[in-house]
Amino acid sequence: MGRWQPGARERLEQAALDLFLEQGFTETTVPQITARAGLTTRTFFRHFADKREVLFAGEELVPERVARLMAEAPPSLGPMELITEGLAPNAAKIFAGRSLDYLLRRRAVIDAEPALHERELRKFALMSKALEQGFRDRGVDDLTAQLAAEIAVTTFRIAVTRWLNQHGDPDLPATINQTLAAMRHLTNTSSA
Amino acid sequence: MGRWQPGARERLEQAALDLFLEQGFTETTVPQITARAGLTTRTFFRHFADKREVLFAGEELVPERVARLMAEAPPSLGPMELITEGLAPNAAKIFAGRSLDYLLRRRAVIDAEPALHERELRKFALMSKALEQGFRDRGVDDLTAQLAAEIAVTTFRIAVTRWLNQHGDPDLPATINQTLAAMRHLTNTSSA
DNA sequence: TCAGTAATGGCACGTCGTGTCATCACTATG
DNA sequence: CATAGTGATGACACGACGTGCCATTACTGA
Repeated sequence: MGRWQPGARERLEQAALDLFLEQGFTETTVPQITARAGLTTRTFFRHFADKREVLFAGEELVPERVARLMAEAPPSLGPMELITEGLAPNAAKIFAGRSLDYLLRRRAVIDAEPALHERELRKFALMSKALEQGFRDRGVDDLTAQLAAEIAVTTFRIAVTRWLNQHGDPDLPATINQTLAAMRHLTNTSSA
Repeated sequence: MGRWQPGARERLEQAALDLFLEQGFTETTVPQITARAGLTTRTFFRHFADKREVLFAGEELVPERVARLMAEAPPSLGPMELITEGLAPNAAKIFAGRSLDYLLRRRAVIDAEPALHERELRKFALMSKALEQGFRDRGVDDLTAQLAAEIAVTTFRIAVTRWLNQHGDPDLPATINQTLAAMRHLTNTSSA
């Protein structure tokens, strides 16, 4: 691998996040980001497919990690059991290497820009697809696999939001288990 | 209101959908759409915020309709009861005036273009926000309101997908109730 | 020393989306 | 019938986004 100044990708991510916080996502141009990172515009688009993607780098390898974790789980576990037992202890791995401060700053930027929220929803959708395939590989029927995947991702997403809103006060696994408990309570209330 | 050739918005929607099917979303330019509709490029962006929005017009008034329906429901119903009893009979109203053929063609275009999938996810997120507020207005606590809203939207989304995949064979309310039954069965399986 | 590879720089280009002003069609009022 | 007002459209310029293409630079291995 060739080397100029190492860490071009990381410099671009840092410069972009800072500028987005300083002056907003729309008001920040790609040339501004690359200038701060000491690179050129063309290089930015070699590292990230588009301007939004600079905040979601590395998430493309989440699906395979999800698939591996699900394949390693005991085959006896049903889909809801797998979520209850596996979600909390493994969820934090997604944010490995990302500080709470970084996550909070990133959250502020995404919440301020609908276009970034769109991209985030797509990332969750990809995660859901990976979970769905994992459930199917465990012998779960299509509809149940899809529902279980959506429930897992929804629980994860809501728990992360609440966790960040509380500045990480109860840790993420605890928040996930609280959210799961509320989900069980809600869906177990009798109907009509 | 001034009038030239009436139905400019509808002509643009029709021309856009046709062109997206013929040559793809990315390959279709806005000038091509407006030329087929007998208008100019600038006029397109007066009717739709961006190129994607031409496939999602009119959905911005869904939230208020959702809020009204939820306010009219008996206050005694809990959130899960409201979903079970209210989702199926009211869900079809969202597609009022849209033929099954239109929905299928629209589905094909969206499925072929990730950028359009992103926009669709955002629309569902807005629907979820409206449902969440509706639950809170009925006295439901924040977390439960959020979970119930997500469950309702997820069920609706999965049911619509299945319904369209079967070319509308069982009608939408029946498909929704089947999906809801599967959801209840999944979440009621004991854990650990 | 020289060839090969990988990341970057530089440039042209099409498309998107917006700001601005002029123009056209219709309406209301006298 | 005349005239002013209103709302939709046309026309143009412009900045930003994102891509294709080729040259250049730095590192690697023979």
